[in-house]
Amino acid sequence: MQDLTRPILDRLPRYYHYVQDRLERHGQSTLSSSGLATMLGVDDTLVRRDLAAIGVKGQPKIGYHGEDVLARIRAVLGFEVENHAIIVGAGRLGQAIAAYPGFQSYGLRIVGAYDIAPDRIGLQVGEVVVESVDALEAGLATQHVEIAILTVPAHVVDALAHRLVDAGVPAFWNFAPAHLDLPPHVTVRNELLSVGLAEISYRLRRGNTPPQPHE
Amino acid sequence: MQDLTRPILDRLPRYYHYVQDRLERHGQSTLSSSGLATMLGVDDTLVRRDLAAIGVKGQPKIGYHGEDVLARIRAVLGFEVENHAIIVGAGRLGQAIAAYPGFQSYGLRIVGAYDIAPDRIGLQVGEVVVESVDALEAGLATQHVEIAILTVPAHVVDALAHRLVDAGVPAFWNFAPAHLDLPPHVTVRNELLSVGLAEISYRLRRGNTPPQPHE
DNA sequence: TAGATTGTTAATCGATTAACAATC
DNA sequence: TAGATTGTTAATCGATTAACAATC
Repeated sequence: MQDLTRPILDRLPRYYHYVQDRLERHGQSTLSSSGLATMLGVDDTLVRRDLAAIGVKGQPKIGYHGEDVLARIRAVLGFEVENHAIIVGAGRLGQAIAAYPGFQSYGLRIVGAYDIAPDRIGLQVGEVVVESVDALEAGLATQHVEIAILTVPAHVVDALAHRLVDAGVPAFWNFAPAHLDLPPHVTVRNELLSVGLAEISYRLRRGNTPPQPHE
Repeated sequence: MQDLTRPILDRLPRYYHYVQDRLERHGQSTLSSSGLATMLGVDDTLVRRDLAAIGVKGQPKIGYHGEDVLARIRAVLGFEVENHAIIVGAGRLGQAIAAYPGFQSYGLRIVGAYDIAPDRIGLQVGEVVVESVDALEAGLATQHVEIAILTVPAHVVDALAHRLVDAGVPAFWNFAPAHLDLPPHVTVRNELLSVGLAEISYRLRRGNTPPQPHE
């Protein structure tokens, strides 16, 4: 299969949630591309193209089997493979992400949590106990960790991330309000929640010109 | 000024954080487009184009004044105008968002919090006290609310959002793992954190082909 | 003046959509 | 057979980049 580009990677989880909902809550086992499309506000050709790209086959006159769609999305996105992650910065956001519904079933397994504040050390977060950041390297030496989820203040995230790169962590999910720029061999996703606020704030003032594709 | 498209709305907050950091932590008052570009992993022409689009003027041989850039981004995104928001679902994620660094200075003001769980009602979240969702309509009648931040379970978000639309809320920031589809006159941003996990999970398995633009 | 940088027009590239063929 | 839907090729559109002019 061809490498998937950003736009399609952005849509696949949206399809996934929608199909899951139709299947579980409405008992609808087959779906049409146009149904999916109108719900998500995209063109139905795009849906068919996306599904073809990940190897889902539909049936003319019937549509797509929901189970097929879910299975292929899970396979393509790697949800069947378990990824070990640590939370660095065990505040409310870190805890919320650790507990976000569905993440466990997407292969995310939190195997550690670290914080610098003495009053947070020892706290139970999900299945793990918060340790001191001083113990970071020692912890990483005993455990395979694929993803570091960074929920620390912006001014410490850069130094911290480089420390984790040195310790061999291959992927970073950064929620600090700062752009994290790391060597090309590591994977970084800068989540930056303020992007969402910026878009809403902008549209509110402009009378909501929504990003309806090509209209 | 022309309407800004999604891609540029996505980059502006990134520029903003970076410039703020250079200004405050490194005392660097002017910046070059190429400096910004390499840091954020985009082309320097794109940076100049973006800054021109929001009306920032640079000086040949000097670069851009950081303060100008910040001021224009704030003005364009509407950060100078206060937006009143309520949090619906006062769990960890809701609380974390209410307290996210910088949001206050971006014009976001949390004026209410609601939850259905009796043991959360009465809790202090930031400056507000959590009320029962039963009091939602009554609360909205006494207070101007522009944004509803939804941090509720996926299976209740749709009904809840329609209730809020009926009560006149014009914008929604949805963090529930479900796509929210509302009438065209309201602004919706579906945050869907699983998109981030999906991208990281995918890249980890494919040896990290990063989204370096056009390479 | 030479050099560094911004500003802008034209070219390219990639993503989306339109049109239509294929299938059940 | 007619109709509904998927699948795919070609056209379009928009975003990015390359090339270069302008400026200090």
